[in-house]
Amino acid sequence: MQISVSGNFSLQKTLLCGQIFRVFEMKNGFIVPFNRSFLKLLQEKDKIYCTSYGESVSHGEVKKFLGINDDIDEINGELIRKAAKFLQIIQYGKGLRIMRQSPYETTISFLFSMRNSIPVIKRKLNLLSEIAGEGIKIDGTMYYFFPGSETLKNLDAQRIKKLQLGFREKWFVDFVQNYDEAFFARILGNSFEEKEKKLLGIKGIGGKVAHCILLFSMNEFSAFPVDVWIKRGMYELFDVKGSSKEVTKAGRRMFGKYAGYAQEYIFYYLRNFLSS
DNA sequence: TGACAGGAAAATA
DNA sequence: TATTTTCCTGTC
Repeated sequence: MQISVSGNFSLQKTLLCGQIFRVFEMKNGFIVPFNRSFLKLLQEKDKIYCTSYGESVSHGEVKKFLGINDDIDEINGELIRKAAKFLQIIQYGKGLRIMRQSPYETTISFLFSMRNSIPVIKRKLNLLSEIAGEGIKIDGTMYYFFPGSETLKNLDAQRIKKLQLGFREKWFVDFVQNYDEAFFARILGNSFEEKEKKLLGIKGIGGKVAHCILLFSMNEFSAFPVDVWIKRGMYELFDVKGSSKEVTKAGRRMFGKYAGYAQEYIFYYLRNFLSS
């Protein structure tokens, strides 16, 4: 399958800007899980070459998954109108898009993420997929689908222990026992505040993680997750300081309906050009 | 080898 | 209500 994109889409930035954990970097291109399939993706200029393995995936689904349909000129224009500084910030992150991931998987991913580094989170998510999920062989290597709620509900304690989640384990167990994909499908149509409230009701999920889930998997582009990097960025770039909650509020107020994109641009800018 | 990492909950004040 | 402490593991 071949997808045409504008000159201002970057597969690399989209997949590596920190929003998705389970990305396998290959010599040329990437392998990324999507539902019950894996996508092998490669970008050459304004073309994305996509091969799917497992259940068939449509052209439209891939575009939606990668955020290719987003009107990026409108988004960038809006951010620059809100704060002229984005003219500069966007230059660095130019081409990244917010993906549309599965809320169920995203929630578990960010439950694992707290006080953990990206390599560790990746390893634990891959291990979970491996011990619980089914896999498929691509070019001689096994890749495992992320397990669904039916599988995770029945995961025995011994296997869960193998994940070595530490203090996160009780929250993971509580989550898989009490929530499933249908829960997210039910609240998808709710207001931002309603969804945020429902997510905060899940044990182990606070403001930062709730906003990550809203932004990366629930079509809420005004979500504004604040971690230590964003806190630093908001202070250095916009002179905003305060608690995470306060910075989230300030970011949403300052950047409006695309605050989530603003957050990703700031994050990308910081991680790549101000890291010291 | 001890501090600390892309948080949240419980305890304390 | 605001601040501090604790939580398990991996990494350097």
